[in-house]
Parts: sequence; C-alpha cells; structure tokens
Amino acid sequence: MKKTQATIKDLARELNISVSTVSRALHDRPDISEKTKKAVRELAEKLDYQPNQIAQGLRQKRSYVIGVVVPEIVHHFFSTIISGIEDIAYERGFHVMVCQSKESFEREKEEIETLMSTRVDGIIVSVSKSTTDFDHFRKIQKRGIPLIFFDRICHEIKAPGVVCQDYEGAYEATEHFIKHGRKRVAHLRGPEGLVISTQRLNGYLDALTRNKVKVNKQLIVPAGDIDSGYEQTKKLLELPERPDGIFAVNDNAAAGALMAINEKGLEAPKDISVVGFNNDPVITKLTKPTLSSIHQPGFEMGQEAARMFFDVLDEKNQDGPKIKVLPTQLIERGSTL
Amino acid sequence: MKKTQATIKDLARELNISVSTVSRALHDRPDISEKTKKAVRELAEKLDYQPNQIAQGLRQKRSYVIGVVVPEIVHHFFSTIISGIEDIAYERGFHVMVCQSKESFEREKEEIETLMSTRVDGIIVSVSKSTTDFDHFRKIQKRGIPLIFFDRICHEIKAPGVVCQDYEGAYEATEHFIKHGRKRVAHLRGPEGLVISTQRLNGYLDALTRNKVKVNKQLIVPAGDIDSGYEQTKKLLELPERPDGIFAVNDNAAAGALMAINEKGLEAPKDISVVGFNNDPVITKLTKPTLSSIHQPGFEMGQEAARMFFDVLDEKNQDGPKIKVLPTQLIERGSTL
DNA sequence: TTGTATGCGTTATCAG
DNA sequence: CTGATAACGCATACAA
Repeated sequence: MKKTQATIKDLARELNISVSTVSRALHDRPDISEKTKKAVRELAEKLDYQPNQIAQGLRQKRSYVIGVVVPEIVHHFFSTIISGIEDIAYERGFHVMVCQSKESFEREKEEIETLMSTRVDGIIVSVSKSTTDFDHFRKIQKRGIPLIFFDRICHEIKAPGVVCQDYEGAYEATEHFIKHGRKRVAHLRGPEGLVISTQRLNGYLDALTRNKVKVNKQLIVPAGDIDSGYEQTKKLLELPERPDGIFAVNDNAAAGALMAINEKGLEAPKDISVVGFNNDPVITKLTKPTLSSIHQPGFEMGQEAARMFFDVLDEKNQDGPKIKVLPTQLIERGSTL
Repeated sequence: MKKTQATIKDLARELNISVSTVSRALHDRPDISEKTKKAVRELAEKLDYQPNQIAQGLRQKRSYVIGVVVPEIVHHFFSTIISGIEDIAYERGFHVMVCQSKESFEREKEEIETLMSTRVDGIIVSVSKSTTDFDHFRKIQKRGIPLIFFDRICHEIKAPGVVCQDYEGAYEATEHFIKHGRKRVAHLRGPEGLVISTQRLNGYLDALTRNKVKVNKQLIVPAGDIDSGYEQTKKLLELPERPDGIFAVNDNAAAGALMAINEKGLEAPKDISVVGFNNDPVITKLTKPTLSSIHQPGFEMGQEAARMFFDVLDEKNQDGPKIKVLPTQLIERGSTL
C-alpha cells in the first residue's frame, strides 16, 4: 500500500462525480445538493483528505505564509513578538515562516531572498544591527509584496511599521532618576544606526536637558549584552565622579551593570539606581536586586504588525503607510527606589 | 505598471523561445547551447526572475519546507535547536516552519495538522508536557511524512530521534554532590510523563543508590520554573534535616532554588550546592553565585535531527529508526565546589 | 445542480 | 539542440 495523501481527484473517482463538484462541495457552495455535499464530506473524512495548500497557493497566487525576519529568536522580546504575529495570522489561516538574520546584513538579504522565492504573501522585518543599505527592502516592494517593519524600523523605506515608545520610555526612566535626586545618570547605549538606540538615547538626553541636568558625554557608553554591560560599568565606576544612576538600552546590559556594581561593593539602589529596557521576565527576576525595567508590549507589537500586513493585503490602508507607536511602561523593582 | 514577479513564460516570450528551453537553460542542462543559456541567464537577471517554489513544489511533490514543533521558542534551549535545524536545512535548500505547542496537547495536534496541510516534507517534534495520546504522530507516519523527534521523544512511536544524555548528566551531577561529601541531595524534578524528566530522575536515583546513599522521597519535589523552584526550595529548607545539595531539572528551577537559599541567609555552595540543567548562558551568569549546570548540545541536537530527516528523505536509513544520544557535560561554576 | 475546459508556473517526456 | 504537450492539485468561468 502506497502512502499518498488523497486528492480531490481520488474523491471524484470514487464517487463518480467530477472534480469540480468535489471542489465546490468541499467549499460548501450553495449550488451543490446537500446529498452530494454529504457524500463528499463523508468520503473526505474517511480518506483523511486534506486540501493541498501548495496547489491552492499556485491557483490563487497566494501561499498563506507570512515571512518574518528577526535578528535572533533567542531573545525573549523577539520570540514574544513572533507569538503575537502567529496569534493574528492563525485566525486568518496563515502560517508564519521565521528567519533569523543573526544581526548580519548579508544573512538578512539572503533570508529575504529565499522568503520571496517561497512566495510568501508578505514580509515582516525587524532590521539587523549591521544593516545600512536598504535595497533589499526596496526589492520586496518592487515585487509587490507587502512589507511591514516592527521595533527596528527603517525610516528610509516607505512602509507601515510598529514601534513602541522608545523615546518616551527612555525619557521616563531618566526623569525618574532625576526626580529621585540623581544627577549623574549614565546611559549604556545601543549600537549606532539602530533607530531604537537613537530614540532611547534622545529620550535620555532630552530628559536630562529639560530637567536642567548637564549632559556628560563620559557617561554615555555602548553596551548591549551582559558582558559589555559589566565591563563598561566597571569603567564608569572608576570615574572620579561615578554615576548614581544607570539607564541601560536593554536588560542584558543592565544586568551586567548590576554585576559590576555588586562586585565593587556598592549597593543598588542606594548608591546607584539601575533601569533596563525590555522587562525580560527571567533577567528582571534574577538580578540582585531585582531589575526595574521599561516594559515593551511585545506580544501586542506582533499582533499589530500582523494586522498591518492584513490591512495591506485587504487594501484597507487608504492613506499611506502609518507608523504605530505602542506604549511602554516603567516597571519598578528593587534596583530603583 | 503592475507589480508581478517574472515567470519562465515571460522569459520565453521575450526571447522567442519555448518555456521548456528556458527551464532547461536555467537548470544548466547540457543539451542547451551556451548561447541560449547566456541569453536566458542575462534576461533572468535583468527581470529579476526567481523560480516560483510553489509551482516547483507542486510539480515535484515537494515543498522544501520542514515543519518543526517545539513547546516554546522563548526557551533558549529550543531556539538554539531551531538554529541547528536551520543550519543543516539551508545547506540543502530547505526552509523551516516553526510552530509552538505552548505545552498544550490540543495545540500540538492542530499545529501538526496545519503543517501537514501545507505539505511540509517532514516534521521534527519535541513533544509537549501534556501530551499523553500519540495518534497525531501516527497520522503523520500514516501519510508517509518523515517524522523525527528530538529532546522530548516518544517511545510509543517508532521513529528516529535525538536526545542527550539526560540520565548520564543527572547521574554525573548527583554523583558530583556525593563525591564532595553531600549526603542529602534533593531533586527538583520535571513533570511526570515526560521522558526527559524520568531519565533525569532515574539518573539521580541511581547515582544515590549506587553510592549507597539512601533515597529520601521528601527530597524529590516537582519544579520547572523560577517561581516553583523558589517555593519548593523554601519548603525543603524548612525540613528538620535540610538538603545540602540540590539537583534541578532545569536552570530556571535551579535559579529559583538559589533565590530561596540566599533569602534564607544560607550560602551556596558552602551550605548547599546547586546544579541546574541546560546551561542557559543568561541564567547561569546571573544567579548568585553563578550556576553550575549540565550542558546540552542544543545546536548539535538540531543539526542531528535535521540530518536524520534528510536520511529518511534520501532513504539512507536502512536498518530502522535509531535514537541518537548526544553527550552532556557538567559545567562547574560558583554554585558547586 | 453538475460537468467541461482552462490555467496557475514548472518540469518531464516525447518528438523533431 | 529545441519545441510541443501533459501533468502536478485545485478553483473558476462558462456550459449544459
């Protein structure tokens, strides 16, 4: 016995009717008698028939697949977003194909190329750190494939996107320090060229200046993971006037900062307050003390990105691409007071 | 101007040759003149032609997609495995479609159903905690679709799989405690019914008995995440004879255990040693002290699972489904001595 | 209410 | 060396 999946042809042959009748019965079209519908459905059940999406896709020029490109799925934030995208996609019978750029421009280009060759119906992207050329995104649009950005969007390309209040979150965190009397607030900043880094940096800078605190460039250093957060903070603590607050571009860097602080025999938040970004459920729980952080609604961001895709697909976006901004929120824990 | 992707037909029309010639030229068949090949290639380049994988798939009864079902992509271990699978898949021109069961049996069933309807060429699964019925796996095989298990395999189904030395890792960890004079070793165990839980439990039990340490059932409690690890350890520390070592089924539970230990004013590893499982790069760094853990080769496990899939596809597995066991390794950090 | 014919983009078979 | 044609599985316009 050969193991093959049943086709409508098989059903048609067995029932002595035409394939089109089978097709229509399966789709519950009104112009088919209840009797044949029932017969078709029963046989389909019996033979465990499942429509071949490949064939359907070819016919309807649609794959029912959304391509998603993220820097790394290991990051809690990105995997949460993927779940959000899936949530909406599944409601509409779409699947999600996830690719990782691993923060490499070359890989990002390749992944997009292969997604296009699988004829995904749309591509949702968070751009890699190292991407400075954007032709591969233009290519997507040139082919008429809906393109949506999330989190790390690309201002050079006219496309819808979802971000969260990076600027406002950073502003809030920084101002929180100042309101509690901290005057030497350091910033562990993200990589240059990434919009979110700039936004968070700007929020930090503006919060300082608007609260009449002088910006000290020595206190702005790059750090994006535990190790660099640790190293950079170690250096910061050597400064003649060491910081009394640290706002980090993400929770990993903030965790590294706390390690350096503890090692130095200092105490957070008494000597130095620390705020991270992402509100990672694991990291914020494990640091000593627990880490205050700016919460980003990752799941909702994924949902929104998927909705934007469907809006483009349904041609609902009358008035050009919009960037939607989702709210962030400072979650206070042990590392601030 | 309509935005459509160029097809083989477009190339043929433009060059005044037949589609079959174009197809053959594109595939670099020997029976086509260099001149036409060159012309075709150049035009393809110019029109940015990309083969339509949907059509190719229909024709060749192959989608070039591997379906992967994991409990949750947020876990570092699983996302690492996915990267491993992708690594091998991409070499062969295959893509990976990842689904999450979210530890729900129902969702696992659904995801597998939809993967089959997209006509994936194979399915690689790590079974959910709540799965106790296995008919959906049998269905995959009944349809002739290659099925591979990894990490959380299913002994009831005859299929190839990759696991790591869960038993041996647990044995090594437990014995390590005993060799260092610990006699009251507790175990934070995983959920019942999961093979890896049982394996790790058995490794723990056997290490005790073979080293002539009496098993104390009070010291075996369930815990799989930070919170339950914390709560259960708190209770363990209330025992008249509190444990002097804790072997946890994963790093999250171990991290929770360390929180309880620190809170109680005890010190690891002096008062209690702790070993986790997974060697999560973030968790093991952040606990106080840093967490010793059993390393599992996640990336390699993914690679191996993918290789097994291709072996089935290429009909290379002459002698029935094999279960491959990858080595684990105790990585010592601050929480043990 | 049902059947016939056609085409989606590609590849394989058979002619020439 | 190249072309015509059929087929993959399905859906739809058009007939009947």
